[in-house]
Amino acid sequence: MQDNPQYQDRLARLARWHALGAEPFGRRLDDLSSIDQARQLHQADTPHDGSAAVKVAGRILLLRDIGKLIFITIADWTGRIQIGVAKQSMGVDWDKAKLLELGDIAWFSGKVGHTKTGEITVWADGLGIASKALLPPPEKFHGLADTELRYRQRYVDLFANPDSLEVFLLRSRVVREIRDFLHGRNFVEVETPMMQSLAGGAAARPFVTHHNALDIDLYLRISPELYLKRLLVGGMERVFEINRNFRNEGIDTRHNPEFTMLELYQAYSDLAGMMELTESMVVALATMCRKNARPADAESPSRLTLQFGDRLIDYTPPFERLSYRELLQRHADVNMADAATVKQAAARHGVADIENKAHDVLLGELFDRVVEPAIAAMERPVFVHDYPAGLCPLTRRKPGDETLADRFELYVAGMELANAYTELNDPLVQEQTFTQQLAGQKLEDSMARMDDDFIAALAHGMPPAGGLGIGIDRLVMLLANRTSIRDVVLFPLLRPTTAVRS
RNA sequence: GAGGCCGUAGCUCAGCUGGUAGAGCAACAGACUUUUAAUCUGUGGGUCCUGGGUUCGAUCCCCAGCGGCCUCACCA
Repeated sequence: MQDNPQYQDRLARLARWHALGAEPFGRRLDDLSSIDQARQLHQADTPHDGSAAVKVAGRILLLRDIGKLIFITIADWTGRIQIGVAKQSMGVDWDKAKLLELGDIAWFSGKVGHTKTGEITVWADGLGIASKALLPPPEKFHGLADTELRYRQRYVDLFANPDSLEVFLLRSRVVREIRDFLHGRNFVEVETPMMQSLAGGAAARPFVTHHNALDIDLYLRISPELYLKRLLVGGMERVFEINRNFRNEGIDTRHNPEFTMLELYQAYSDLAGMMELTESMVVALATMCRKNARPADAESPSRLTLQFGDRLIDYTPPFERLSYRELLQRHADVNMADAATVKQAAARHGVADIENKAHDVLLGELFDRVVEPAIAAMERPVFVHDYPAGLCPLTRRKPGDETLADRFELYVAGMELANAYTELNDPLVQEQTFTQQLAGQKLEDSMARMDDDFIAALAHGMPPAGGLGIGIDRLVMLLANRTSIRDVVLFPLLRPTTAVRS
C-alpha cells in the first residue's frame, strides 16, 4: 500500500486538507437527505437553479473539473446524483472543492435544480469532506471486474459495482419478507446452538472446534433440526430459525462451507401443510422481485417468470408435484417396488457394487444419476415427494405405505431449494433409526448418531408436526439471478493469501 | 479429488513466429463556467504470480508451485 505512488499522492493531498483547517476524517452529519429523496425534490416545474434546499453525502464516483465549474457525481446506497460546484457561488469553500478527488466521501448543501441538458443537479452552496480516500478507486467505467478481488475486497465491490450492492440489498429484503411472512402465520423466531457436542439432524461432515474451559471438542452445527424439535416438545408450536449451518465439504458455485438456512416446524401440520407454506412463500418472494420488471419478463406478463442465467424460470403456482415413483418410472423406466428390475437399471446406469447395496440406496443413486438431470432441465419448480423411507430416517412413514417417507424436496433450476417432512415423533422408531446405517452407505452419509437426550425429549411427547428447510443463499441466487453462491454471500470463504497467513 | 481456462501498471485490458512491454482510465503539471466514462497539451509509473529449466536471449516454450474462475465428483 505504502509503495503505491498514488497512495503517496493522496497522503500529500491529505496534508493540504489539514492545511485548510478541515478534518479529512470527519464526524457526524445532521440534516442529510438520501440521494433518492433529493432527486424526488426535483419536479417538472423546478427552475434551472433549483428551489428546494438539501444536504446530501456520498462517495465521489465521477469528477469533471472544467475550470471554474466542477461537476461531481456522488452515490449513496439509494442512488447517484450530480453536484454542480461553481466558483462564483462557493466563496472560501472553493479551495476545498478543488481538493476533492475520486473515492472521497463528501457532503454538499445546495438547491436541487438541473442543467441545460436536464440532468438533476444539486447546485452547491456549501461542501465538506466526510472521509478522505487514501487509495484510488477502481476504474470508473468497468468497476472492479477481477472476481477474486471482488470477493476479497467486497467493500470495494459494493461501492464500485452497483449491481453487487443491489444483490445484497435484495437479499436483506428477501429475508425480511420471509420473517414477515412467518410472523403473519404466528411463528416465533428462535436461536439454537451452533456449537453442538453431537452434530445431528443431517448427513454431513462437521467442522470440529474445542472449548478450553470444559476441555471438550465441539462441532459446528450441520443443522438446527434436533434442537428446534425439542422446542416443539416444550410447547413452542411454531418456531423458525434463519441462521448459519456449517458443512465441511467441497466448495463450488452452489456450496459455501457456511450457508444460511431457514428451518421451521409447525405443530399439528404435516407435509401437505409445508408444501402449501413453501409454495406461498416462494411465490410471494418471486412476486416481490418481479416488480423490477426485466425485459424477458415483459414477454409473458401473465406468468410469474424470473430470469436465471440463460433460462427463464416460471414460478406461476401451482408448482409441479411428482412422486419419486413416477419420476423413476418415467426417466429410468423402473418400478420402484421391484427389486430385480431396480438392480438391472442400476447396472445399466453404471452404479457400482450393486449386490452390497440396500434397495433404497440403489434407488437414491438411480435418482441422482437419471432423474435429477431431467428435473434440472425443467423450467418450473418441482416438488418431488414420497421418498424411499430408508433414505429419510428422521421422517415419518407415509400413511398406508411403510416403504415411503412423508417427505418432499423442492427443485428449482436443478438446485435443491427446500426439504420438508412430516416429522417423526415416535421415540421408539426414532431410537431404532438412529442406530441404522444402510448397507452401502458411508458412515458420514448416514444419520446413525445416537442422541439420547433427543430420544428423551420425544419420550415426553412431541406433537405431530411438519418441518421445512430452505437454503436462503440459493433462494437469493434464484431471485437475484446470480448463478454463483459467492455472488450472494458477502464474504465467501477463500483460501487466505500468504500475507494474511503470516 | 480430476480436468479445462486464467494471473501483464492502482483499475480495465492488448502484447504476432521467443529479441528486456503497450493502450484507456486513474495519477502528476497545465488550459477550460453546463459537463455526462467531459475534452485538450505534456510527464511519470512494471518482481509480466513465484521458483526452476530450455535458449545467445523467455511475458511468450517446458516443469513444479501459489492463487482464482469454470466443469465434474461429494453435498444443500
